[in-house]
Amino acid sequence: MLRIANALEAQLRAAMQRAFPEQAAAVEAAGQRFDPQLAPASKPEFGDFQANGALPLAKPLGQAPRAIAAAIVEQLAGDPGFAELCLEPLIAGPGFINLTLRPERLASEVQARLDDPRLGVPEAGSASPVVVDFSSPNIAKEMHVGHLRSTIIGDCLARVLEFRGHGVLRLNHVGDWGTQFGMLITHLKQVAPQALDTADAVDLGDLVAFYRQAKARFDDDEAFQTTSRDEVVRLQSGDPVSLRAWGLLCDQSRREFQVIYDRLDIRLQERGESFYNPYLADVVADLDGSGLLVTDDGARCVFLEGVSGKEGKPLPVIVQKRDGGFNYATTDLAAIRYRLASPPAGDGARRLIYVTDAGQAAHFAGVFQVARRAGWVPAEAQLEHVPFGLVQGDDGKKLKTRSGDTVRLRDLLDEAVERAEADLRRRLADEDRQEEEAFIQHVSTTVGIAAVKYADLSTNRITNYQFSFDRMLALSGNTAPYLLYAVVRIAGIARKGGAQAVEGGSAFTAGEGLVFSEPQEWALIRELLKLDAVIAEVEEELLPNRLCSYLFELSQVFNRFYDQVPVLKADEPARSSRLALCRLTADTLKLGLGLLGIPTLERM
RNA sequence: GGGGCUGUAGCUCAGCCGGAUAGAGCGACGGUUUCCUAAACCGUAGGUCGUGGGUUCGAGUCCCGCCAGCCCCGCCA
Repeated sequence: MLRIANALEAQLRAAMQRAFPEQAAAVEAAGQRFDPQLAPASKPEFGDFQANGALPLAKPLGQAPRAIAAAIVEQLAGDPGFAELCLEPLIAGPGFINLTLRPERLASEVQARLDDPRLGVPEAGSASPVVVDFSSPNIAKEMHVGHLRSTIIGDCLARVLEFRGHGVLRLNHVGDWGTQFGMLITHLKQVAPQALDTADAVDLGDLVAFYRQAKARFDDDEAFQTTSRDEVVRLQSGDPVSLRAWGLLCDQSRREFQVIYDRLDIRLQERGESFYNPYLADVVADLDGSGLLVTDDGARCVFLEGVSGKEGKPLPVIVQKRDGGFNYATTDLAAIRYRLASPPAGDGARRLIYVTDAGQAAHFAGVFQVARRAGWVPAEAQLEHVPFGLVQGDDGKKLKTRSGDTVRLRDLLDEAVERAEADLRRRLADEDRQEEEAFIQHVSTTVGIAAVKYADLSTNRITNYQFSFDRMLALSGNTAPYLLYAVVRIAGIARKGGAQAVEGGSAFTAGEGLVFSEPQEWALIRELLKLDAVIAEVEEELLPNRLCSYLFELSQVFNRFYDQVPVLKADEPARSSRLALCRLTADTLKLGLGLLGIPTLERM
């Protein structure tokens, strides 16, 4: 309904200008325009939209706000375009103008969406790609809860942007470079040298253990620290032995990551920190050339403007360590430069989205500032850190296993699927239903993974997120199972609705004259038509929970409709019209859930 | 010490550019099944929006102070 909203806004503004020409001239002289303050109606009884623009005019015009509203409404009455869209406007409260769309307009909007694979969401062709940087686990470690949110949120944002027609580079900025590697290789040389020249000589679990040992040694053994740092320098300067060892470790981890990504149906292009190695020296040279670089205590850094640390001293971003090595800030700067640079020397992107935890906010603010001051960021480019909060357990503390370890992602997904399966089997037994084993596995997997994803996406990402299997797998409430069930109900109607195939939605005929009468039908229609605005909002604000809320509300409205209005037993033309609504609801839920990375089911 | 985020119903959370009587879900309590999957639906109860000021026609939302929790603050990422 974005198109209608835009039309209404223009009509309202024109009406305001006609009603108050002198004030309009003054406003325009100041380089501004009247703002009708058009918004969706805050309650259904107020209609479809409300315009609040009369209220702020009360003071400058010296008139009562309701009188101003009345004058605007009077002008609207003379606009045939408006009359075509809306019923008679109503003035309410202190001076709100409530607008209700003509039922036939709503019906024709529904009609238009029935044959539209994009369901009314416009395609924004964009010249330059958007980078979504997400997931980013570390080589030689297993993926754990810490990677959950970035992976799921990043994938969802990428899907939304792709659907909107943007070219999206889904980049996995894996930790495959840096001090940690020096540590690990040094340690392996001493305790398990075979791991450094033979593929899969040790399994990943062992590698993780070695990593832990290496980290422990690094933390309290100065000699080991020095050797490790030397090893990093060797690696970064291309020593063949180090490189081979590094390559083997990466391959092994990569295969392991892929298992998780396959389970989650997530597509990613790996471009780890090592990719930027050839560009690091240039970054430092470039910063030096633009006079931003300062050597402080042996380290080369850029001091930030407007950010002071201890004792009021400006905070530095260190780009080259005292030992000559580069660090993550250097890599991130190189990445920004590369992503913004024109092809073939770069990606030519104009929007960079970083999905990482909120703890890195200061780091990204610093790095973004340096990139801007270095002149690498074109005026129209957007650099966005998309932060998210911690995953917490029921106790409100960082999620851990009972023994206090970090929770591995594969274990977490396993448990979700196992619980979904146990639930399903219990229900089958209760209902005396018989199902194939393959059906049980498919439903359990789909529901379990969907529950994990949806629970994460449905809360505002900025706040910490309290992880709970019981809540996410609940069959009612704002959960994946509830939404999946709504789709299943519609699929049930389609199955019983006749011999028509379900594929392509052809079970329901689009029909010419849609006829609606029940309030539940109108409520469903109004909800269905909000999709385009919701997608636009997610694209702009990068908040997947807005899409979740919408899908949940749509499911609720549908369930009310389903409960209170017969579909298959209705007489024509209501039957076809209701079938059309069912089809559009199913398509909308499938599309929306698809954008969340969640596949739907026909039966469950 | 400096900076950031958070604080809304018993619990988990929404709340869009400042807009009408602050909304969901769960849990609690009460109801609904001859009918397309009841994994549903309907209803009731439940609030000093952390706190004190300020801005204005209007503040959960913006500004300032304070309190509480979490996170970050030079050579880890």
